[in-house]
Amino acid sequence: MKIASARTRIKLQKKRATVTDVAELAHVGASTVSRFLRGVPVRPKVAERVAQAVKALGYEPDESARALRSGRSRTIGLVLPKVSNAFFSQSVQLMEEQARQRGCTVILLTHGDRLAEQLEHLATLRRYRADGVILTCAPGTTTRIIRSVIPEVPVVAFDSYISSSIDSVLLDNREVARTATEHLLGHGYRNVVCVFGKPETYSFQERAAGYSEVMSAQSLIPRLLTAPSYELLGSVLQEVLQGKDRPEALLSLSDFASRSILTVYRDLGLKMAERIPVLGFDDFDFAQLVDPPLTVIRQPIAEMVSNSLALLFSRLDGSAPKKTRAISLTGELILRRSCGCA
Amino acid sequence: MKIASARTRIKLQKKRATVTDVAELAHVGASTVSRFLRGVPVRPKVAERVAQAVKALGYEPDESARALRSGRSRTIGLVLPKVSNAFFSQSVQLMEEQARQRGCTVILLTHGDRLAEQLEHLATLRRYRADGVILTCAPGTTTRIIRSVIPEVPVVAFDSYISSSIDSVLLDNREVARTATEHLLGHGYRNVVCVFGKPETYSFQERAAGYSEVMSAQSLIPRLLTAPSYELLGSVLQEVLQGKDRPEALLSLSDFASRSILTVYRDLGLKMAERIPVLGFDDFDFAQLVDPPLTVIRQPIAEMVSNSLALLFSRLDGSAPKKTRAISLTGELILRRSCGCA
DNA sequence: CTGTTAGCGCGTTCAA
DNA sequence: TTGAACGCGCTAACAG
Repeated sequence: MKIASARTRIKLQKKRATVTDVAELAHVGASTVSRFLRGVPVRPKVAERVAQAVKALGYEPDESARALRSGRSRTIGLVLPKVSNAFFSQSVQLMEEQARQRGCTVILLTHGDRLAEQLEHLATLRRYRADGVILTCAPGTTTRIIRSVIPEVPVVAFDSYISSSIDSVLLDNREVARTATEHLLGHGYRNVVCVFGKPETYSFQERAAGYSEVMSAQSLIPRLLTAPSYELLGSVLQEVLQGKDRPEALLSLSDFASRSILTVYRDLGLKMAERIPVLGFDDFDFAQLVDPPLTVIRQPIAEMVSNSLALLFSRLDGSAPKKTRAISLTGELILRRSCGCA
Repeated sequence: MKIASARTRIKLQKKRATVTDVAELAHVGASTVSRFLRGVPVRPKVAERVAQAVKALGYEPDESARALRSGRSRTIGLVLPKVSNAFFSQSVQLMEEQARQRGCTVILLTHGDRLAEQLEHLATLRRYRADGVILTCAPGTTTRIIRSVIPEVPVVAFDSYISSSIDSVLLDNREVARTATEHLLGHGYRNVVCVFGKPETYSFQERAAGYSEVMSAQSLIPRLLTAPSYELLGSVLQEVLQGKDRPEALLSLSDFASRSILTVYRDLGLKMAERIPVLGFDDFDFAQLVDPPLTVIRQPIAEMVSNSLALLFSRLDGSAPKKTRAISLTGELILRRSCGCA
């Protein structure tokens, strides 16, 4: 029975081949097969026999068994609020490609900025023995919360900041918001209003802070326009635009907010000339096709992603310095017409 | 040593708790813990003890071990060309949420329309023992190819069609393209050109076929404008728009193509009045904010996703009829100004 | 460089 | 209903 199993299985196609089957067919020990598959040197002759047996049986190693035995699942968790916007969908795409290049597959989990769901996800990743986690965290996240769920798994905060004891990669939000604000002020606008959704979001808070700093430094009063949802932001915006203290320019902190602004312009039937100048964050596909073409801060998404994974993997293979790192990358101001340029 | 292990582990935090630890602490057998966790009836008193022990130890079942033992990983694979466009990013988002609702996590893999990479991904999913696969396939995919890599895993083709022996869910591409074309002809345009990228893509072929049918039926000559890349499509388009046989209207088969068209309009400096009417596929975020607001076919993404998962899970729990199914859902024509309406 | 042994954590037999 | 024993497929630790 046992000796025949390898061949029997091929014919019956009942079960998947195992290392043992391969070992039998190649007349070697199971661990030799294992070694060969993991790239540990084996004698050339043996290697070839094993390779043939693998092909003959259509053998694929079982990652569950591997993970169980070795403790590493070759999997990383990607935990985000959502994927359906320009920034995150690009991030996800790049994360997946680069993780794969490093031999890991991605488990994707979205939490919609709900802390409880995020915790569920972290627990899920622990169950799946994820080797590491890239996390864009929900408001309210703390190191303690994370560590109580996944004590031993390396975590890198992406586009968010948790504490000095967790690695993070983000846009240099405050600084780039200062640049953006200064650019608007440079056009001569003084009544500049800062528009964004989700006031609890870390990145928005930082950007708003940068904006406020510059405004205050110029003895101008910062005005923050925020709402928790798309529709609400729209109606608040509409009021402000129709009110008496009409802004001279708008600083939009996300593609989301930019969309609200443009929607209001359209709903109000504003002609090009009547549209208040805008400078926005995120250089999404259609930023240059809307009216007027949007001047934006472009985030260095590819760099953010590769830095995040480099950081994470340096933890995984233990090559990292013990000190946690907070990498902040600078954005690029893409000048188009909406801010009043040319 | 053994008896003390449960408590020792809590203090040392060296290792994760296992069923055995929980069993010891609750003074029951390991299999009772296993049963409790999977919802198999247990005596109430015992249940409570186990529940407390689980909480006290911060126990989470190990999915690798579960998968190894039971053969089911509670994981599904999502294999797509990319995630960074409106259609796919929304699809991914919904897939993840709904898969999670059904107790599965999602392994995300992108192939960029490269057949070889797609095959790698299917092999990867087999290694991870994925319970099922949602696949938007690369050009050239056949049932045989798929089955040679993952013989025993249920596959549902999403937004693509492989053969009558693999379940699929798609837009009623041909029919909805007919509707779109007829709408344009209804405006009186006769020289209608169909624009799209990636001519090998199944959906585009179907849409183009629907377009061609309607054109031919009206004794009009179908004109297909295609290119493998964004830039190329743009330059081809530019030539055609400046040529002598200028189209009277454009049928764009994807958000991608729509973007090319609008970019060319902009690059050519065309005023609103000079812009050739367009009807496009995909109702992306900014479709109503560009100039002119885009008339589009909106795909029923949510329905497509829920149907795909329903189909897949019916295979998983064996409740499905043996016959494969091809579910085709109809799109919605969203009238805006770009087609010449109002 | 190789084969043998043991056990990762769980679910599934079987008896009781 | 419960517990003990076994083994899923693999790799780490040994001995050769």
